[in-house]
Amino acid sequence: MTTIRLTNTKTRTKEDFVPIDPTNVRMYVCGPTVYDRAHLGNARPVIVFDVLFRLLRHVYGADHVTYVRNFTDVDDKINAEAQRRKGLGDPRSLEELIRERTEETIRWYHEDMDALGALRPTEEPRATEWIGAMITMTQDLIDKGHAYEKAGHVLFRVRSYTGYGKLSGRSVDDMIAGARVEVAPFKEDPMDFVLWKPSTDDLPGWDSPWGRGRPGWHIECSAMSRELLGESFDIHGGGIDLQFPHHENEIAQSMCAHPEGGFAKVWMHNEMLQVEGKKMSKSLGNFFTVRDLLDKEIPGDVIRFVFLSTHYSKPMDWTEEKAKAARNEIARWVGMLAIRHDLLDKPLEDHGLDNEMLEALSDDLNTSLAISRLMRTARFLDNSPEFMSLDDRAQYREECIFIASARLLGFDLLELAKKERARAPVKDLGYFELRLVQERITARETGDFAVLDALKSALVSAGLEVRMSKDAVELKVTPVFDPAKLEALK
RNA sequence: GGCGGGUUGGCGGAGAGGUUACGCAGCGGAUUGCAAAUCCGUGAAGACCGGUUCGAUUCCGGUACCCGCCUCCA
Repeated sequence: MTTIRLTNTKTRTKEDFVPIDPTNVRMYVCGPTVYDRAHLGNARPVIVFDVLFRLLRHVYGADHVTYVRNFTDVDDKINAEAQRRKGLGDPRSLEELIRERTEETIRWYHEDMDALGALRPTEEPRATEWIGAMITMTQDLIDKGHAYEKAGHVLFRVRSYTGYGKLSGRSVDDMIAGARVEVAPFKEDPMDFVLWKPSTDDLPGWDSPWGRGRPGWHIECSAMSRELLGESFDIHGGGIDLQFPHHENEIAQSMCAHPEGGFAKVWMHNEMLQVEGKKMSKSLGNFFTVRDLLDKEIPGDVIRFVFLSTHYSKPMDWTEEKAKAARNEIARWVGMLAIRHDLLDKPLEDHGLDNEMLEALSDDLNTSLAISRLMRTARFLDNSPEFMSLDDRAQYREECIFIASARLLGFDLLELAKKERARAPVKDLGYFELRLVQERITARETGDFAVLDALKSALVSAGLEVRMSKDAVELKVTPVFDPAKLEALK
């Protein structure tokens, strides 16, 4: 069996991954706060952990991996948006407006992440569906002396957990020296954070032993992971920005509530996204969503390709340049497969995976190296002498391996190739190919190539690629193909 | 101020203590009426300063610069 190695933020080393239970490998990843469209940075953990999900499914079996990613639908920003709509004169109740806002945001999120080729997690719990579990956990922490109630708030007593700060490599004293923590009068210690806070009448709230209120952000993930994955599970993932304080707080809550559980064994953090060398932010004017890119006709596969070209542990720079290069490479893969009808018209046979690619992926998700293996294979498949010297059966085998390997990275090349083929009016292309052959014969006889060249450039301007070799003529559809222009040439 | 990440050839981006990354661009060649595409080949690197070593871009220390987190902005 393939051994997966992962860099564990908790130990700061690359470790062999050994599941607690190989028949149920469990992973939790912090999901989005659903107040607006996902921006490009949100896509990075989604893609990174999607690849890990696929890899785990490949190694342990599709039915033996549980992947939980939450939706945070209790949040000030959601409330603010709902109140804004209310302020604009919407007659519906705040609850209805909030519900509408979160529903539509979750729908968008699914659309956008689907477009990136990300599999849906096994479970996508919403915070509002697990308030009871959060209240129970909060009460448990109070009972065990790790939390206290003050002024309608319940706060976690950070000093009561000696392991606090280990994940992010900070000491409590250092953080206080930083002196940027909010010092609320009801806190015993400046580092203490909120587990439960009171709600005003015009905000969503739930009844609790401490009055009507709502959960703090951190307790949501602790409670939901406990409910769906148990007190100990294999992998906890998220962006490096969440390492502190969110993940630190999750650990404190879960370890104090269930000391025997151990919580997540492996912690993984993806580095941040940048845009043209800068952090993406509204103030810099380089802020955009996944949907913005999709609308600009940058397909999800291209976005995925760019993301996977950089190892998850490094900052990744999104540039137009990279998107262009990714588009070309994928077009090459798809174009190469689209003309192999025998391949597209029957179910793919299982001939395994490219071992070098699998090895790269298993080595701490080296997607960059994995992609370069695929590129090398694509070159091999694309008319290289060694490939052409194989018999049909052997060629087919190699193609199956390539497609299956790309699929492990989340590229469905078969589907893309079918779409590509569907775009091409096969009969028309055959007709023009024949005409090119005939014109060339004529031109060679007369020595006048003007008519031939005119036809060729007309086809190019219709968005076709003209490939003429000594003994063959081939037309290929490019992304700018325009059927109307082709029709006009008849 | 504290903590973390980065710095590789023209560009993007990996691995490995000594032996080709890979891709794009460039250059040369094959093919072609020309071109495109494809194929074959090829030059080019390791921020800086020390240390360890027979040997470091790869390990250790320091410096510089860039980025992020510490503020419920992923």
